[in-house]
Amino acid sequence: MTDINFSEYWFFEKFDVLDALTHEEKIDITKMSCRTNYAKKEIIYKSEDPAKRLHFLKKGSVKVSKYSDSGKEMIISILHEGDIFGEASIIFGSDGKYQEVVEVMDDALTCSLSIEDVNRLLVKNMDFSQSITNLIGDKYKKMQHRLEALFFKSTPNRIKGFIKEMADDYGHKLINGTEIEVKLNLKHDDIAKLTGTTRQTVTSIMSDLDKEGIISYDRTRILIKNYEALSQD
Amino acid sequence: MTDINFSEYWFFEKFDVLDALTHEEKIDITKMSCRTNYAKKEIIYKSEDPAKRLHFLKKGSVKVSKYSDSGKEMIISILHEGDIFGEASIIFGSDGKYQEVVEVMDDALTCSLSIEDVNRLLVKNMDFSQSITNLIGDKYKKMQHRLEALFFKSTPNRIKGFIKEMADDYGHKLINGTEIEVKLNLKHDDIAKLTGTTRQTVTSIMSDLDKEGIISYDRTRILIKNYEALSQD
DNA sequence: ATTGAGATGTGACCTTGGTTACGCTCTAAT
DNA sequence: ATTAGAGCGTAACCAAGGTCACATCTCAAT
Repeated sequence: MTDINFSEYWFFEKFDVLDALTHEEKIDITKMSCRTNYAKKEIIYKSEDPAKRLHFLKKGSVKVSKYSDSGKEMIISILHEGDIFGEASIIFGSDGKYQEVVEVMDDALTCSLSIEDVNRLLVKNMDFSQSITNLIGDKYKKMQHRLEALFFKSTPNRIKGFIKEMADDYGHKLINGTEIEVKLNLKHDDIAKLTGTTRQTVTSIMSDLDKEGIISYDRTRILIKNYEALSQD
Repeated sequence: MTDINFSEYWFFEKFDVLDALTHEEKIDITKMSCRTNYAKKEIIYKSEDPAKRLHFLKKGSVKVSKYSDSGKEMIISILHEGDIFGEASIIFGSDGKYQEVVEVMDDALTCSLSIEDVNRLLVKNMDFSQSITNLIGDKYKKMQHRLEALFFKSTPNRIKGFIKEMADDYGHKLINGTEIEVKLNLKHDDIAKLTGTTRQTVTSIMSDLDKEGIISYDRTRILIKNYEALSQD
């Protein structure tokens, strides 16, 4: 019993979608789930892999990307503790492929559930089903947002918008109250692959923003000195 | 009884997602559904409208778009008989907005179901639920595809790719067996808004493709003379 | 401390494709 | 049949931003 409670705690603390499960279901999936450790740079799955499992990122961070035929990389998202990936397994049916590559950025620990197990839960528990639908809705919304950015905005504005989003999602106010610090382990090259531009352009636009007094930064963090100025005109 | 069968036929013939429903459910939703006629250029809903209904396009065609703050239009998709729209109502929960504008292109007839009714069905019928998940998966996939095109491909290649897709989706082989005809009621401006470029660029690239003998076209149709040449390098 | 690889800074150059501009063509309405 | 307006064709021009090139900086490994 203590054992079960321990496992339960361990698996569920970080994943809101799992809140909808009953006590029994939680015990079940703790048993069914499969834990894996990955080292930096390891590939968790590739585009063509059959999408057979839903993955829960318990620790570390991963990069979800797509590659063009010519090898150019587009980063879809960077995920952290508490994020879920591999939703293709739910969306694209049992014979689908993941359609994306997931690579570990910081040593990661994941749990994963087979799509069969997930489907069993979806059928039994409507609240869980609703949670999963919301999860997919969120991913959908984010992708739409990326598409709009690429369609409507200039390169500098996409970068500004990206920095602003980072501030919103991961930033914390410094003691002085006006500055926001974002610690991100992203190279300029990563930002380029996230915003649809090149490494050089990211560097030069960020240095422009620095000169304008809007941000300052080094390899480990961005300091937003004028949040409002990041709004794109 | 004949009456019910008639209604049933009328509502369901074109929508595969509804195949999963039981006889009783079909009778139910026939009663619950709400039919509407729209004339060309009418707006069915706008971005900020609360997403309260799922729409079934029985006749005509509609254009799903987003607009930037500055008024620039991005066309998400052109829908025809048998297509479904307003899936935001399912995905984004009951307090969500549609996030897109739907405008009638050819006089349209739609049926729509309230999201409450849809949810009732989703809970009761897992096969239907699966169908809806697949529907959302398809929209998701299409959007990913658009994002990739914009991220990876040059403007000419996006247009080539677009024409190829049109050929795949709506084209029919001519008697000679080698040429594919696509009748599309799209202006060059529409194609531009679908592929992320401008009216002039579409015109000039299509005229290039004509000169190269790959396609020929007029205001009403595109004739693909060399399908293979539409593959983007 | 030294070295080497990865990451960033910066500028010159050049291509893509958007912008502006204007003439032509088709179609629908009078 | 005439005309107005929407849609298409084409070309000159120009700016944004990608490409190429190279210098500098940082840090981890020896």
